[in-house]
Amino acid sequence: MQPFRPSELDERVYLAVQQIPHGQVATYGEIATVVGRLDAREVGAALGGLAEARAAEVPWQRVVSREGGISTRGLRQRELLEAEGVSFDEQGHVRMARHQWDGPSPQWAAAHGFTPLPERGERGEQLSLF
DNA sequence: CAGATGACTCCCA
DNA sequence: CTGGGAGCCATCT
Repeated sequence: MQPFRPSELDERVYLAVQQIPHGQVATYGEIATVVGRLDAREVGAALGGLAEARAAEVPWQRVVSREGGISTRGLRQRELLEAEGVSFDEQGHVRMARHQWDGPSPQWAAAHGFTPLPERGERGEQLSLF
């Protein structure tokens, strides 16, 4: 095996992930779009190679699959998320309607050369959904 | 350069 | 909901 050297692109992924607010989650696809020039799978690979030490500064647990699915390797991702207030449904998926991130602020994105997320229709967050 | 791979996503049955 | 298959893009063999 090899030590895994984070590439420039991986570093960009980590930077984007660090923008996800506490208590919210983003999908692999969202991160890929924000960073640009890579797809969801590469985001997964970047996080997969995250070293223990590094994991402390990069909130990898806030990145989930499009359906809100988590952990593929018995990592205690759910535990970490619940600790910051993220709720799950009966199926073990994150309640995306409540916690999905809206992407970086346009100012931050512009300042760092990232791409803000396209309009995601009004997710009014009326928390009313039963 | 070709082939395999993966913490993904989308579509159809 | 489950399962299979194609598409995707950077890396590694």
